Formats: sequence, structure tokens, C-alpha cells
Amino acid sequence: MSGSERRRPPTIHDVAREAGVSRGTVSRFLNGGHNVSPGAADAVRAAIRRTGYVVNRHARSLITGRSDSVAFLLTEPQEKLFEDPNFNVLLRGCTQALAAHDIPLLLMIAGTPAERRRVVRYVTAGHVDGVLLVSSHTGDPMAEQLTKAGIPVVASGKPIDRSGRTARIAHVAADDREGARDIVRHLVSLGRRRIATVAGPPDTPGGVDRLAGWREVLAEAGLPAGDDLVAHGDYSRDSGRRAAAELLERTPDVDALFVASDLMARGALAALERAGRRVPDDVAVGGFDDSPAAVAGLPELTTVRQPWDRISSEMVRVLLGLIGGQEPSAVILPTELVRRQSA
Amino acid sequence: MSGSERRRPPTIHDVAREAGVSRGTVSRFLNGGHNVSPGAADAVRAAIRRTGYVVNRHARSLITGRSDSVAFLLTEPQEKLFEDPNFNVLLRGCTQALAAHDIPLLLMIAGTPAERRRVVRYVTAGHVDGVLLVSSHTGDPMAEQLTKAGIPVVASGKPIDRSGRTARIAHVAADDREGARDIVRHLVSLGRRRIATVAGPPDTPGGVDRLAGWREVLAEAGLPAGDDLVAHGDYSRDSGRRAAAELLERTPDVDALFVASDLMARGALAALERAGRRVPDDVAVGGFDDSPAAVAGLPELTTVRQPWDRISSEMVRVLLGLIGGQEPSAVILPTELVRRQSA
DNA sequence: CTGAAAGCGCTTACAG
DNA sequence: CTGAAAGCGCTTACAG
Repeated sequence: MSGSERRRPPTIHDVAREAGVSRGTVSRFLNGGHNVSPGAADAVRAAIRRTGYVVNRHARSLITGRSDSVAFLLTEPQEKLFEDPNFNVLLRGCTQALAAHDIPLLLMIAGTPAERRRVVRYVTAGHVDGVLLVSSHTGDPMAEQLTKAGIPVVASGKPIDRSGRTARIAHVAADDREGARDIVRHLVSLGRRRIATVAGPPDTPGGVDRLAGWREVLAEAGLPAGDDLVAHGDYSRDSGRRAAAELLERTPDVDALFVASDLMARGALAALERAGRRVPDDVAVGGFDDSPAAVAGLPELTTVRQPWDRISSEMVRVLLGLIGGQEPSAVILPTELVRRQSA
Repeated sequence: MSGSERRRPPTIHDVAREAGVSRGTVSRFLNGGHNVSPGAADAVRAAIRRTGYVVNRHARSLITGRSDSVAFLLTEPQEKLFEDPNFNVLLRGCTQALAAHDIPLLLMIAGTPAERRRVVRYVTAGHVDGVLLVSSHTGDPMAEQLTKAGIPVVASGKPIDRSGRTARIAHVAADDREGARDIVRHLVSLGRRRIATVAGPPDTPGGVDRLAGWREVLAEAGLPAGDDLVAHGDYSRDSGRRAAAELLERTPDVDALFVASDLMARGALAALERAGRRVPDDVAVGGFDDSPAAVAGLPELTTVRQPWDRISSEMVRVLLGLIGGQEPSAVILPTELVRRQSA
């Protein structure tokens, strides 16, 4: 039976014959077991086991109109995929959360215009039931485009439209502002008084909201929070190094640094070392993400943990809800302060 | 026409009516255009454009028996996915190479026994046409299991069976031995005479073949290559640190280190720094992979570049060949020595 | 080169 | 609770 050949697999018809019922009954059993007597159910169950039957998803999809699959769509320029460990965590989490529902994840990359066109054609043709959209930059036109075409879409991170407002697209995100507030409060509690920040790009929610959190806490504490204490990076390690060097030059008396990502924070640490500042003695450093970069060197980073495991499972939950006809919703998840050596 | 509703998409029937031909003719046009007159082809082409027709892949698959999709199967324990940047490069490369053929990539993770069972059931049910198998450890039973079930499988890296021989499974790999020979030759040419190595796990081709390359070149050069100059790691950064520390203790006069992965080499550099050895002055260090870790700190690593971009495209090429009925083949790709600061 | 027709494996009203 | 039947959208011999 378990020969090495790839023979015609058993169909619902084989199961029905084996169980002594009609194909309709087998199908009903397969789809929730409504209107199937216990006796018939037992017979079908046994027949499925004996025949090794597995549903032909193509035949099912042809009639239901659903594909029972979901796309994980990456709209970053491709290098980002490698620099940002969060993508990996998210991808793994989504794959496994979907697997629990027996739904395969199709990985799609839309970095170039040609790729975007292909993806839009593929998705709008109904080849997937919905899209998990991942991009750290927010003005992303694909979310809107797909949503308009009636495709269920859930974005990772808060999507911002052209006018700077949160777009009306289902999304799951960490609470960037509150997370930033937590760590800046921690820096203040350490007695630091000149707290500068390396912010992310202004067209990303992380760039906007983490900066806002920094500003708020400093204002509440009566500490300076002027633009001279702000430098921007693009989340890359090297941009963090450059931004920190710039800040050190501009405000040499800085005694703490809130850096909007761990990777940038590692770059900032390099700049501090080059400048002969000890961490945390001279300058305390706080990061954001709790990514592998946080512990990839010394000192280990005090940072803000993003709940990526929950983000992925929530994204899948919301997407399956959308596919099932529910209304779009936004989920904002709490972060957690992780104290290590750098602050 | 491009309304915001998700209406019944046009079928081959709509196209046929629009073009004034039969559905058979449209189908023939779609599948290579054999036996379709130029006039009919033009009419169909125009009708497809007007209607916005896209093939229903489920209907097609139901009849052809092919799914026109491929699985990318990761059998690592999940943490590996994050530690090894090669997975990312491979994943991206395969996704894009397949996209060029309009074939979606299904990402599957089989780290636990339960996940493995689910994947085997899914794949052997014919839900994908073939599998790109990725695991650095080689005794992987899934390759054999899937191949036996008649599923086209291409492995990344040379698969080794239980008895230590190369398994008869199609695979694509870098030339580990020749790559190791190149960089060890380079260390010798630098005048180094006590060249130790941090090898990978003995159940991985990288662990076996890179070690063999190291041994051969030293033997050819009349230099010592005894077991006291070998320590093993598991490809993690920390294991590299430990192995290097052990070697320094065992053979303090070592003047060069060939480390079988860049990540382990970064760990080794930390051990050398702690021991007060300057790199490359006191100890030259050569890595393997040319991964992001190679340039993620100072000194930048002299290393061996694995052609991951070609590996992914070759994997896809071989897999599509298998699916098309060709015989399994092995592809071994040349590596490249990359000189930087560490040696 | 072309059309009419069968059929892929399933789900789903429908009638009982 | 159950079976017979229609039909999802496509491909593929088959006859012309």
C-alpha cells in the first residue's frame, strides 16, 4: 500500500465505497460532520484511515472559491529582510500559527515595481484568501491597493497614509510610544539629565511614535527635549553609528541615549567607544526591539521588547477573522522593558 | 470594470465568447498556443486583455494533477533560522527564482515531530509539486522519506546518509573542501606555520569537508595537522568562542585559525581579544560563508564566499527539472576567497 | 487548426 | 440524517 510509486491517490469516492455511504456523506463528515449519524461518521473515519485519504484541495477550492492559503508579503527593499531579525521572527511565527489551521503560507516578495505588479495580479486573482503585509515603511501603496480590491489584508505595524493619519487598514503593532516612554523613564530614573535620541525614519511608525514617547517623558520631567538632541537613522547599524557621532559632536555633555532600534544602538555603541565614552558610566544607552543584536556584543543592551511572537499570532487571528467576514480591527500590544548592562 | 467589489472573476468561457472561439481554443492558447491560428491567437489575446482574465489555478490543477507550487522546507530546529543568515539569502533567492516561473513558494517549517508528520502528509498528498529542502544537519530523514514517496526533492548542501556516504538525492552545494583549501593555502602563504581549525559538527558536510580541506593543505605543505589543532563548534557564535579558547589553551603558539563559519569566527575573535592576541598580527583568522557576520565587526573577516545566489537559482532549476521528469543531479559550485583584514 | 464533450474531485442545495 | 445530481473552471483526447 505504501509503495514507492506516486499512484492515483484515493478520492472521496473510494472512501464512500469503503464506508458504504454516499460521497455526500463523506463530504459532510469532512466539513464539520453536520448531519452525519454517529454510525456513518465511524464508518467514514475508518474508511479514511484504511484508504489513507487526504482531501484534494484543488477540487475543494474550485467549488468553495477559497484557496485556503495566505500570502506573507514583504514589500521591503530586499536588503531589509537580512538586516532586520524581526522579519524572521514574524515569518516563523506566522508560518506556524497558520500551520495550526492547516493553511499554507505563500512567501511573496515585492521589492521592485515588476514584482509588485505580479503580486497584485496573483493576489487579486483570488489565488490566496488574504495577505499578511510586512513593511516597516508605511506609505506603502499595496495595502490600500489590495484592500480596495476586496482582499483581506492585515499589516504588521501601524500603517500611516499620505496625510500622516493612521490608515484604515487592519493591523497589529507593538505600542511604540508607550515602549519608548518606559525606557526613557528608566533613563530619567537613573539620574540622567541630557538624554538624546537616535530616532528612526519619520515615515515609519517607529520613527514617529518612539520619538514622541521620548519627547513626552522629557517634557514631563522638565528636561530638555529640543531638536538638537535628535538625530535620525534608517534602522541600519551604520546609520546609528553616524547619528550618535553627530549627537556627540553637537551636544558633548549628553549622558544618555535612547536609540530607536537595537541594531542602530549597536552602531551607537561603536561611536561611543570611538569617542572614549564608557557605557553606561558616561553615557547610558537604551535600545528598542530586544532583537538578537541586543545581546550580540558587549555591553548587552537595555532595551524594549517587542512581542513579536504575539504580533504574529494576532496577525493570523485577525486575518482569519477578516477572511471569515469580520470587520477590520487594530491590535496594539504592550511592550516590555528589558534591563541589561547598557543602562 | 475595476470596481471595488470582489465579483465573479471572468472565466475561460467569458474569454471564449468575447473572442468568438471555443473554450478549447482559449485553453490551447493558454497552454503554449499549439494548434491555434494567428488570427485566433490575436482574438484570444485581445479578449483576455479586455476581460482581465486570469487562469483559475485550482481548476487547472484539478485536471493536470500538478499544483504549480513548491515547498521550501526548513528542517532546522527553529533557532537556526535566526542565527544563520544563509537561510535568508537562500529563501529570498528561491522565492524570486520561482516567481520568475510564476510558481509560488510555500514556506514550511518542520522542527518538531508533529510538524514533520504534518508536512509529510501535506506534501505526499500532492499539494506541492516538489520540495526545496534546507537543513545544515545531514542525517535528515525527511529527504529520504519524501524521495521514497516519489516527491521531487532538492537539498541544499550535500546530504550524507547514516553510513557517511553522500546520499543519492539531488542537491546543490558549494565546494566546501576546495573553499577550505583556498583559505588555508592563503594562511600558509602568509607564512603561518601553526594553523589550527575550529571545525563544524561532524554530521554536517561543512563540518567534514572543510576540515578535510584544512588537513590536506597542511599535509601538502608539510605542516602539522594533528587532532590537537582541531576543536569543534556547532556553528554558533558562542561555540566558536569556546572552541578557540580551548585551542589557545592547548596550543598557545598557534599563529593562525581557520574557522568553519563566520559566526563562529566572530566568537573566536572575541576569545583572541580576551587572550590578548592581536589579529592578524599574532593570529591570522580565516572564516567561511562571507555572511553578514563577516563584516559585522572589526576586524572584518577574510573568508570564503559561498555563492548563495547561484545556489538558490540552481536549486530551483534542478527541482523544476525533476518535476519535469529529469533524473536527479548534484551541482557543486565554486567558492571564492574574500580577503579582508583578519588574514 | 477547431469545437463539442468528457471528466478531474469535490461541495452543496435539494428532495426525501 | 442521507443520496442523487448539478456544477465549480479548466484540459485533453477525439473527430472533424
